[in-house]
Amino acid sequence: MSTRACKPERWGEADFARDAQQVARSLLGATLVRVCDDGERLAGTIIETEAYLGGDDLASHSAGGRRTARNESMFGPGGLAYVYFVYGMHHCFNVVTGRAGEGQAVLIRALEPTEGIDRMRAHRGGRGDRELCSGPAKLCKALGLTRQHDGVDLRESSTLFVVSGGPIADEAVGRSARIGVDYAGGWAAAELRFFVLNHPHLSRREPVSHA
DNA sequence: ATTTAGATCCTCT
DNA sequence: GAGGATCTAAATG
Repeated sequence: MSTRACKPERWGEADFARDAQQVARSLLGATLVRVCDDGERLAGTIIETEAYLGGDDLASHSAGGRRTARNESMFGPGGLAYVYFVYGMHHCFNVVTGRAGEGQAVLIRALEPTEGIDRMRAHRGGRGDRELCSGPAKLCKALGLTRQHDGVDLRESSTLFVVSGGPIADEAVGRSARIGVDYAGGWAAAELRFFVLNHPHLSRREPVSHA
């Protein structure tokens, strides 16, 4: 409580326009806010992200610049939401980054719930706090994010946006390969996953490291 | 604690 | 027709 590094400010144009890797790192410590139809605020601190590059990143839905109805918003300007549906039952939330046409985005993989926890718990079948948002599909369920939110402009929307927080020091940040992209050839090993070290709400417990 | 399989359906080839 | 940027419950050591 002694340190309040920067006053909370809404993320705008310039923040989202950076490349996916910078945004993925900078989002750690920021807050994702979703305002429900009845006005209740659901929010959490972002603690785990993954950068998906444009161009030839084979792990990315935008690989090879192939635009489809599904990934169209990924080719929009930085600041749009990209929400997709997978495995016949799950949604995942991304923040589009860079400039229009590049196809870069950052997947939000885990949050530490901070507001509207009771509502989140209801959405998640009454699970414990560490199970609410500790995974990309879990947090979508907890916040009520669906395909309906695909393409929403986080720079202007009053119901879905990002507020600055942190910052998280470099010493507290870990990196690893992205999860679940083994099919992506050489890109599977790229360390494009960013997370807050030793955080209890991560999607996976990190291995105990020792000197 | 770790591993395995099943759920389930939209999207693209 | 095939295959997911996943999660959960159930089985197993």
